[in-house]
Amino acid sequence: MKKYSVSEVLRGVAPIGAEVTVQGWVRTRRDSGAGLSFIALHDGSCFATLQLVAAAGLANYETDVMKLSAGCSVTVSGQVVKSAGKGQDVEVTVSSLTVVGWVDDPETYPIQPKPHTLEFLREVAHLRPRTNIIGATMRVRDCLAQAVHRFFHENGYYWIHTPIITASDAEGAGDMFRVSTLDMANLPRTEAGAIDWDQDFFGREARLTVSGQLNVETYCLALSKVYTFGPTFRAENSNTRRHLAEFWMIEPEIAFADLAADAALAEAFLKYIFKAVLEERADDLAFFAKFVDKTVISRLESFVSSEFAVMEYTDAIRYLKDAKVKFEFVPDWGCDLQAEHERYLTETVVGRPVAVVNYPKDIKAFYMRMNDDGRTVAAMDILAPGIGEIVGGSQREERLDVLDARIAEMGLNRDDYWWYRDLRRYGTVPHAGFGLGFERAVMYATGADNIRDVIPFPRTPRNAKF
RNA sequence: UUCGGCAUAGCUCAGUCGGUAGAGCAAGUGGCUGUUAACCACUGGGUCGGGGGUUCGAGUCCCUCUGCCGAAGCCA
Repeated sequence: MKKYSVSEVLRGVAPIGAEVTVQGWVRTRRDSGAGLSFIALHDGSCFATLQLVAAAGLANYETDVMKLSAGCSVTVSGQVVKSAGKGQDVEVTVSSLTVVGWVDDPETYPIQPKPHTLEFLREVAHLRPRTNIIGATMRVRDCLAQAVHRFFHENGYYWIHTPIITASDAEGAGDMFRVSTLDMANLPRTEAGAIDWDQDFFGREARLTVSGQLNVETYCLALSKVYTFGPTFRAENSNTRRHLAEFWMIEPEIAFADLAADAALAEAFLKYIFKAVLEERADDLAFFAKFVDKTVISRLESFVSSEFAVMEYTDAIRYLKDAKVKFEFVPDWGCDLQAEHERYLTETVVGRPVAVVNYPKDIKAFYMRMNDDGRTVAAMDILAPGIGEIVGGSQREERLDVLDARIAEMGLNRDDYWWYRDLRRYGTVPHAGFGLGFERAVMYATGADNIRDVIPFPRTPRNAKF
């Protein structure tokens, strides 16, 4: 008997009357009257469960079927039939049921057929994928990840695997995790008493990357259209619902391009991946809309159908100063936009996603391209209703003399950037790119309000248990 | 890291004025002729996060530690 997924049976891939085998985990069992049990089976292939109808005539009805509890794994063969009950179109009349794995001590099985708090589910991260909400989230996460690669592939971009381990001091953004094979209880010392990194694995200090951007720029200046999509690490002791110590980042980089091209790319990209979720994961989105965030579907539909606005930072500050509402932080030219400012701009001023461009140079990174006014750089943040900043990007400084001046101005060590500077010495071109925290996108698409619930195994300060 | 909140049954929670522990769900047993996170009845289930203190007596008050959550900072 051919095996089908729950999704295939429900979608009619196995037609009415077909004999099928399905395998999965029991979510609930209901017994009705003398001699009929209804089993809700899930296998992760879609949101819905498949109803199995087991009659008392089965040889192992009393010994097995009547003992099934949530979480038991089973292999079931039977016939696909039109359901005699309400609530589902098709179901499977069981001809044989084999218990593959029992749940010992059902009372302590953490995943009960009832709502759990997300905080509790984080404590059982190894079992939470069996819940509706985590299963749905991870299907959406996969859908987004596949769409990311599909978008770039269809548009001629190459996926560059930038390194996880880096010996570069130049990445800048935040505290880094150290990578070392030295014996920490007995560190080798130089004559001067410092730790002798020359004896470490790489012969120098090494850390986990906080961004693939600088590395991917090198491939951009050869393959023209490239992107990275991989894990990044921040050792910041930040404990918020929006931060992880290990998260995935998407960073495209385009050659012969300016900030406008960068913004256009971000718009096409974001619309593409969210459209994919709307088209491919309607079942999971319906669940989120019902139980997590009522606006999630309309928000995504509005996002993919609206034309993004573009707004100068200087104008944004003026809008904020003229705003009738009172902000906790007073907006002022030269200050970074606070979350409350970003929400106001995108939700109240323009009412759709907006790219805010050309920020003061003093609040942005050294590699961002200096504008002709000498006081702003070609940076952009894309703000979206309901979330605020979703993408940050910039045109990169391609002029060696200007780059060197910026490095000096910010007190950085020019020698640390020798290979980055080489890109400006040998065939430099204008180029631009942006970064998107992948989990932020998953949060936006699912309505989740804690980032720990959109990654399989969250890594946060004092938490790496699983 | 700073500020605030929380910690009681497998889960979600109640517990009044300090007087010796409760409910719903889950689990177990039985019932019900097609159920929809079924329904009905009964049963079992607790070192009240750890440590210390006040008190005749602490789930309850105080101190401390740990963990979790939220906001801020930082950022993606």
